[in-house]
Amino acid sequence: MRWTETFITTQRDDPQEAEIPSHKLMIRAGMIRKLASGLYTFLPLGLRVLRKVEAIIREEMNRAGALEILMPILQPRNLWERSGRWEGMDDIMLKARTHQGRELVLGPTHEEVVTDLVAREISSYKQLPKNLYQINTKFRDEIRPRFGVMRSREFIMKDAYSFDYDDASAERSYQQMFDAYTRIFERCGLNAMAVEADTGMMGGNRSQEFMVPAETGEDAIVLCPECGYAANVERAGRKEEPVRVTRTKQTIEEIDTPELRTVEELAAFFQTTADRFIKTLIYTADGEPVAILIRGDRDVNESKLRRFLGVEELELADEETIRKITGAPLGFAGPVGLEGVRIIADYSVAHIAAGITGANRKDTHLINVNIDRDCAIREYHDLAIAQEGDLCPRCGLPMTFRRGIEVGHVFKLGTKYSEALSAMVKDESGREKPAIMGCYGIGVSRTVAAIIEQHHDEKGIIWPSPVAPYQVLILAINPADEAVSGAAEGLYKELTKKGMEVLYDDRPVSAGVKFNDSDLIGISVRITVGKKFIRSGGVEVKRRDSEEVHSLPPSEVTELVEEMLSLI
RNA sequence: CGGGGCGUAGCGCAGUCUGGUUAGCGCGCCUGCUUUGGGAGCAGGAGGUCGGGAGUUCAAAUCUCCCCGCCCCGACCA
Repeated sequence: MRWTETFITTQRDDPQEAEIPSHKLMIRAGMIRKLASGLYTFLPLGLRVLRKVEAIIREEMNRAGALEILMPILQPRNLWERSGRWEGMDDIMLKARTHQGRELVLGPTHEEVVTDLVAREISSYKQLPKNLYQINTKFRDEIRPRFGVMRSREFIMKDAYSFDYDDASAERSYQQMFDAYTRIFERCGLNAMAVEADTGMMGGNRSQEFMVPAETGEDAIVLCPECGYAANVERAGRKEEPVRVTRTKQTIEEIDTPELRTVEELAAFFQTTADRFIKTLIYTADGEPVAILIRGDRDVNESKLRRFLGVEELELADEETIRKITGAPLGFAGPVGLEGVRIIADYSVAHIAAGITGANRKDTHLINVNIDRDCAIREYHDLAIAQEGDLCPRCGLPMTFRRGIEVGHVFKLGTKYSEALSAMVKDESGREKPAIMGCYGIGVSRTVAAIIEQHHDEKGIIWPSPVAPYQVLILAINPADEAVSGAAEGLYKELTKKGMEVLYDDRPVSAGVKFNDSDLIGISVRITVGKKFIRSGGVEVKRRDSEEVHSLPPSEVTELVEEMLSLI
């Protein structure tokens, strides 16, 4: 492709709206343009990369035995009512309505559609296992779209769904997808890692996310450098620290704390630190109130709590409920004498000696509280968000934190959807059983952004060759000079004939502009034809990821470029 | 939804506090000439309902009110 015949508009300045490198570079390199918040057009250069990633995904999915299909984006409301997610996913679903008033959902995901399909078409265990996938646009009404295509309202996703008849087979399907994902991200040049994850709205038994470590990632990953335990912070467990505490012998005292509600305010008032406080939070779990005790310097991990309680709906109780349970307004709840509500304590409170806590009376707190002496706590559990230095739940050594970008997520769904949507198969004995499902997603457009996050420098993108929009860039310094353009044209034709994807920068602009654009769009191999060629007959070949320049006659270029591309 | 910021030419910005000729700068764009190894030079040129509406005023990019859009943090979320 000649630069003058394609549509690559680069920008010199960072766009004002972009914050992270991939977003800035995708705009500057002319890969994407914004239509509105969270909505982007892919321009030719960006689309080429997207297609490369898709091609890798297709190859690996097909190799793993998955079958490509294409499902509708618009889905009937009825299907979502049957799965029970019409309510639960209400806030992220974009909806449409036909002239007749029929309600449709712009698919945020496709479990319902694919399970319904399988329910209709498959009836015997002999037809299983099956794994169906598609690469399609998904719609999610994100509360806050951000970072360009990293989190947008409309995005390209590869989603696969496996159906098996027994646990062993389901486990194999899961493992096959896990392995395929590992290969896909590797081929995209990504250093990705699998971490334990929360199943969230998808439900199911177990899930793992594929994370690309990046400072700009939206997720926090907890890692154990010793045993390799890795988990999303939403999921991460922790081992309790064995701490010896000295109980106070002093008795509980009531202290006036007018209008002091938060731990910070109280810590300042008592001139002490947050870890002396027993924080008492009242939640409503599927309509039932529950009191959670946690040390003042810790936060409740609501995913853990939801999982522990086995409930769907979990939110902090409203003021009225708090008043009813504690007899006090918001900010003065405490475990001493608290009755008529289930109390669950995070392990962190077990160590507090002479603690401070709410007195269940307005403007009053208690001091000298010994949790074992003064409160009747029957349930202790790990309910806290993991923090730097917490101990690994597997090996007990301190864990570290990293940030990451979630590019893929694999789930063991069990029979949640197959039961709801009657995807039943007969086993050998003729009995009907729900199919065992797994689902597997890759954010394709997000993967493109993640690749840039991991592969760029101050000048621009540095594509791994398998996903580069073109493999080779030919840069003619002064194409008006016939010797230069002749040699460049010759190379362009020769390399193209060899099957390489070549972009030929034939623009009549100054050398600096071309060099800078070349670095910006990040094509793996650059061939420069300029006055050195006129002088000495040599052209220059350089990899984007290296400073080394090879000078050689045009006749030797093809071989060197082929060799280089095989290495990048 | 709460907090903060922004909206002036395609892009990046100044001007707004303290109202006052014809709204500026850099880059980009168009024409011509000269240039061509890391964002060229000279000359000429085009391009703006200053996000929108209402108001105050002799006078509004600038002050007031309402609305819209965009970005960041939080809440939330694959």
